[in-house]
Amino acid sequence: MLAMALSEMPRNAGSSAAARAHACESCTARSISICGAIRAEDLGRLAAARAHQHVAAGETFLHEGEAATHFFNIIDGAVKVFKLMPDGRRQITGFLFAGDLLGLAFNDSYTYSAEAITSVKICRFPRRQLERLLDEFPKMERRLLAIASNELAAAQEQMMLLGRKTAHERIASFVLSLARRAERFGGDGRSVQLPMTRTDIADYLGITTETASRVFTSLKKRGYIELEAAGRVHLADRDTLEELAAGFE
Amino acid sequence: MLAMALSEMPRNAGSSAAARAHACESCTARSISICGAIRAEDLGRLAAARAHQHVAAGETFLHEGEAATHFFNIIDGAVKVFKLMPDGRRQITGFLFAGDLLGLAFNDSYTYSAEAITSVKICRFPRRQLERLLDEFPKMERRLLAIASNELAAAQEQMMLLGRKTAHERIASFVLSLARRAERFGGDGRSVQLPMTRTDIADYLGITTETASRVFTSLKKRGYIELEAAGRVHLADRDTLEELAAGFE
DNA sequence: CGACGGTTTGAGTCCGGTCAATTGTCGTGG
DNA sequence: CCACGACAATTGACCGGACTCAAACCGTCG
Repeated sequence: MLAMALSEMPRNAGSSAAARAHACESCTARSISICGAIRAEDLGRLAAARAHQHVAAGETFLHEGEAATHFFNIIDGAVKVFKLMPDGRRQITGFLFAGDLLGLAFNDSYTYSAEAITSVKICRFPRRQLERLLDEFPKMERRLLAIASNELAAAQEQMMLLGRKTAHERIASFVLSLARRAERFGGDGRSVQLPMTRTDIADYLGITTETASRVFTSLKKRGYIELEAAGRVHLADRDTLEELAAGFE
Repeated sequence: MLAMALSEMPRNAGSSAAARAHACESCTARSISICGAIRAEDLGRLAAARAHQHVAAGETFLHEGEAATHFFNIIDGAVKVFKLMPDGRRQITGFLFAGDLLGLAFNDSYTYSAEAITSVKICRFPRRQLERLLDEFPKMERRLLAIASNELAAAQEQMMLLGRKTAHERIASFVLSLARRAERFGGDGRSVQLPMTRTDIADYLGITTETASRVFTSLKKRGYIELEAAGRVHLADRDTLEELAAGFE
């Protein structure tokens, strides 16, 4: 089961394909991530089958256990992917943003749920369509494999975080990973937008809301970050944050 | 970066390819996992490039950060894959056994290290060879994609464990996952072999050696498991273990 | 303005970590 | 065969970082 941040791709992987023009004009430029791997005129079949969809903030549009009939391309907004335990404990396994793929599974049913954080625009494709497409365009398959490979490396990094890092190191790692992502999309990396709540962040980092909040204040008091309005975080001392995140005590 | 337990594959995925005879006769039957995806006569090229290798227990044969020049097929023995922090904290991201693939990366360098737990027999291939092969045999690529997809689902399950489960739930989940694996290879699922140390188990589950040990004794006292000789664990009350692992309190 | 959801802060608790000592296991060699 | 050493596992006493429970605070929106 793949729920992947296409944007996590390094620049070198599949860049030639991504650089090519694409025909998915009604999706934003970011959907080049999926469309770039196949030729424009061949995209017709996929385009014909796709359906655009709006999801309101807070709505769960993909449920763990349900039949995996479609896969999605996030066009705009922020999404959280999570798993639940019977007593309500939640682990968020990833945040997805514009350009990311979701639900690309080779299982019969989804192994996680997905909920819109902000209002979200998504592009939905039937899974069967994708499989037929993969047969015809091996380039796309190679690209997906590279993406999955990168996702797996990111997952292992997250295991390191969840298994061994302190609360301070987790928050520092989290803020920095968002900063790096922003940089790849032209941001200056000096400040980050946090569209998700403290509870979401906590459930992603394996801590509680209270601890997340306390650590943010602690990092602010130490002068590493500044908490601006509307969920923006300014990285005042990025070098120290990097050291903290990496575990240099 | 892929380090994957091929044996984690569900029966349905790529079964037709796996069922076919293969030419990798000097690797054990389990290496069918990788060889099964391409035709026997076409395997010659890979076979010519491969090199068998013996690794002694305790030896680290793959180092995080080194150039990713090869990928490996574990033929026999047990391997741990891990990441280290500067101060020595360790997170084991997976245990690999006979038939599993390792080091299938699309990055320039490995993002983790691998150490032999027992004496290990591995089959080493140059990465370039693989990439050429993928071009010619899309079936193999599809198979790898399915494998990666499954690995990703397993990684998310592990995130749930590391982020939200109690020590008891972690140990129960761990023992059960090994039991399920043993069942897939013809075991009766009533008892499991643990080739790794308590410290390895702890570093895999995000706890300490002492806690791992305490929980094992606790589960024994409750009558859920029995600790036999030579690292064997008997699952005395599997149903309760399943409930514990899933988080029904 | 008041209601509501999210955030912050405080006080007290506890699970799992730390430190330390003991016991068990196994291979080696006298 | 047993003594020895090295390492793994267990057990105990204590500690502390993160959790729990609870209250106050804040921004937004009807």
